[in-house]
Amino acid sequence: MASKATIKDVARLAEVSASTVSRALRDNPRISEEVRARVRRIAQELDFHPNQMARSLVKRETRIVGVLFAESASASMGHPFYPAVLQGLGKVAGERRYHMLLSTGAENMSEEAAMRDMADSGFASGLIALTTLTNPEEGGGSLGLPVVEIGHPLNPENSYYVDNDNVQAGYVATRHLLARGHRRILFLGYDKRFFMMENRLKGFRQAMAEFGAPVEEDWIVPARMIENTPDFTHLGEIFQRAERPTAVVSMDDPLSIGLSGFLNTLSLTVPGDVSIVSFNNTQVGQYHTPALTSIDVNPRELGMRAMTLLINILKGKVTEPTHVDVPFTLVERDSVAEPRQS
Amino acid sequence: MASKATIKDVARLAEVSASTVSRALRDNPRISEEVRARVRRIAQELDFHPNQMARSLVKRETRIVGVLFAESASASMGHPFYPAVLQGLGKVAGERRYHMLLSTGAENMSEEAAMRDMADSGFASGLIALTTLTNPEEGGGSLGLPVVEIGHPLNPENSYYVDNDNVQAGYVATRHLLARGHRRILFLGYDKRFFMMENRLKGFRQAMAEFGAPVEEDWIVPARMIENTPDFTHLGEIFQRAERPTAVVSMDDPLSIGLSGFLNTLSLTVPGDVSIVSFNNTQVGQYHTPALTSIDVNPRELGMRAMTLLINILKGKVTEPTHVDVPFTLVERDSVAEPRQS
DNA sequence: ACGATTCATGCAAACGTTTGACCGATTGCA
DNA sequence: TGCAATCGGTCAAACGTTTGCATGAATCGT
Repeated sequence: MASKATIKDVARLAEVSASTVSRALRDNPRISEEVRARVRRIAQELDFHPNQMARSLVKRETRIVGVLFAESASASMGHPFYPAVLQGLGKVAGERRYHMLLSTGAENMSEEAAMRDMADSGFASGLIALTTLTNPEEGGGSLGLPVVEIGHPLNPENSYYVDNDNVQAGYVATRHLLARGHRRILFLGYDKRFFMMENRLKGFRQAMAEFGAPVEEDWIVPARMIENTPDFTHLGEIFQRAERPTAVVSMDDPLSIGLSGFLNTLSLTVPGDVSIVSFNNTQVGQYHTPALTSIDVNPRELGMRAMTLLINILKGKVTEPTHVDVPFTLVERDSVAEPRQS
Repeated sequence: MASKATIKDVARLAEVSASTVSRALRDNPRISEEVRARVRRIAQELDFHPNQMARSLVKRETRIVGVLFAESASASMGHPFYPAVLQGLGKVAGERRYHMLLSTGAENMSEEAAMRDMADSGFASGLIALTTLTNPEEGGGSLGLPVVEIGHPLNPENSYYVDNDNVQAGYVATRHLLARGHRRILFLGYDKRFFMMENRLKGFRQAMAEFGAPVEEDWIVPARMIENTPDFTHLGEIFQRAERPTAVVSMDDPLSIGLSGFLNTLSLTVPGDVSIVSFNNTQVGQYHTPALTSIDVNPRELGMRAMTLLINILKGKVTEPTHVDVPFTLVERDSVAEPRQS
C-alpha cells in the first residue's frame, strides 16, 4: 500500500505477463474469461490504477481538453457568462469522462500565446477557446491540436466553432423595440474589437432599415469604463435633447443597469421614458427594477455544444470544419414599453 | 514540422547527446556556456517543447493541481461564490505557472469518489477541494496526494485548509442587528449538513446570549427548496403573528432576495418591518432593492490562499498541517433599519 | 612530471504503460 | 494424417524524458 501498485505487481500476483494484464483490463477479446477474471480480482485487491502518464505517453492522447478563456481565465470569471459556459463544458466533459485543464496563462499573455502554451504543454488532446477578438496577432502555424472556438473565429471557413447568430440577435432585439413603435433607438456598448458586436450592429442596422428608422451614427456608442464600472456622463447631452432616444439596445445587463441608474439621475425613468433591450439575461438584470428584457444567448448550451463537438473531433467522428449555431431567446420583462406620444 | 520535435532531434542537430540537451535546457551547471547556447538555438529553431508526459513519468510530478467542487463542478457554478474562488485559484496558479485540472466527476459521484478518481488519474500533483459536508462517507485511506480544503474539514487536526471564521461571522452578523435594537431575530437557511452553518449558528447563539435575547428554536429554519428556488410558505405563520421577527440573519443573498419578495406579499417591507443581514455579498444582492447588507466571505481570497498553500506544500515549504483564516467583512447597505417601536 | 581533481559530456537504465510480432498448443478440414 | 487456421498468451520494443554513473580531457598542486 505504501506506493502505488503498478501493472507489474498485478502481473506477478496473477501469474501472467504485464501485456496480459493490460489486455485483460481493457477487455481485449484475446484474453480468456478465466484469466480476465483473475486479473480483475487481483487488480481490485491491489487497488491498481494504471498510470495515466505512462499510458498517455505511448498512446499519445490524453482524455484532457484544454479550456482557454480570453484575457486570462482569472479575470473573466467576474461576468456570469463565463461560469455558465464552463458549467456547460463541465457537464458534457463529465459525462464523457474527460477532464478539463484550465489555462490560466500568465497575467498579460496574449490569446495566441496562451493557446500555444497550452498546446505545447502536451497535456491536452484538444482545445476549447473563448476567442472573441477581431484581430489576434498573427495566426502563426497550426498548433497540432484540434481547436473548437466559442464565438466567431477569424477564419470561419476552416475553423470549428459554436456561436450564436449575432446578427439575428441584434435584429431581433431591435425589432422588438421597433414593433412597439420606437424609432429613435440608441445602440449602446459597441466595441469594434469584438466580432460579436459588429454582427449585432449589423442586425441593428437591418432592422432599422426595414422599419425605415434613421440610424444616427453618433448614437452608436461604446461603453466607456472607469475602473471597471461604466461611465455614462458623455451620454448626458444626447439624453437631454428634445429629440432624445426613446429606446436603447444595450450589449450587456450590467451595462444596462448602469444606464438605468444614470437615466434616473436625469429624471428619466425606465421604461416610462426610455425602453431598454439588453443582452445576456443575467440574474442581476432579472432582479433589477425594472427587471430587464434581455436576450439570453444560452451560454450553458454554448459550452455543451462546444465540448460535444470537440470530443467528436477527437474521436474522429467529425473531420470537416463545422459550425454549430446555438439559438438565443428574447426574454421579455419590464424594461420595455411603448414610447410616449410626442 | 509535421510532428513534434523530440529531444533526440535536437540532440542530433546540435551534435550532442540527449542527456546534454536535457541538461542544457534545464540550466544544469555542468554544461558549458558554448554548448548550452548552441542547444538553445537549435531547440528554438525546431520549436522544441519537452513532452510533459514523458517528463512527468520519470519525475513523478506534474505542475497540475486538481480542483474539485462539491456536487460535481458542473452543478455548482450557478452561484457566484464558486466562480469567485476559481478566479482566486486561477490567479495564483497562473502566476506560479501551474495548471488547474477541473474534476467534473460523473453526475452523482460522491465527493470522496471524485477525489479518489482525480487522484488515481495520476495527472494531478495535489488537490484543492471545496468540501463542505459534515460527514462524507468514510474517509478511507489516504490518497497519496496533498489536499488543501476550502471550508471546514472533517479532521481539522491533520488537514490543510483555508476557511473563514464562521462562528465569528455568525456572531458579527447577529450583533449588527442586536446593536440596532432588534431582539426577535430569525435564523434562515440553516442546513445541518454543512459545518459552516453549524458554526454560524453557534455565533448567532453567542451574540443572542450576550445581548440577553431569547432564541426561539423554531426560528432556526432551513431553506425549503422547490425545484431550486426557495419556498417560504411555511414562514407565513411565523411572520403573521403579532410577535413576529423584526430581523433575519439569512445564509445567502439569493435566499434573502426570495425572502424579501415573500415578505412583500405579506405586506411587510424590508427594512421597514423586517431587517435582513445576509451572506455572500453577491451582485444580485447589491442591485436588489433594497440593496442587501451582507457579509462578504471573500471567496477570491479563499481561492488565492488555498492555491498558495497547496503550491507551498508541493514545494516542500510547508509540511505541518496548516490552517489559514480568511477575514470576512460586513458590508452595510439598505436592508437593515432600527425596529419599529412596538 | 605525475597522480589527483575537476570539468564537460556520453551511456544506459529507468519511469509504467501499450502493442505488433511471435509461438506453442488445440482445433478444423479435407 | 497432414496442414492450416485459431486460440491464448508472452516478449520486447517503443513512447520521450531524466539522472546516476562512467569516461576522457584538462587543470592543478607539489
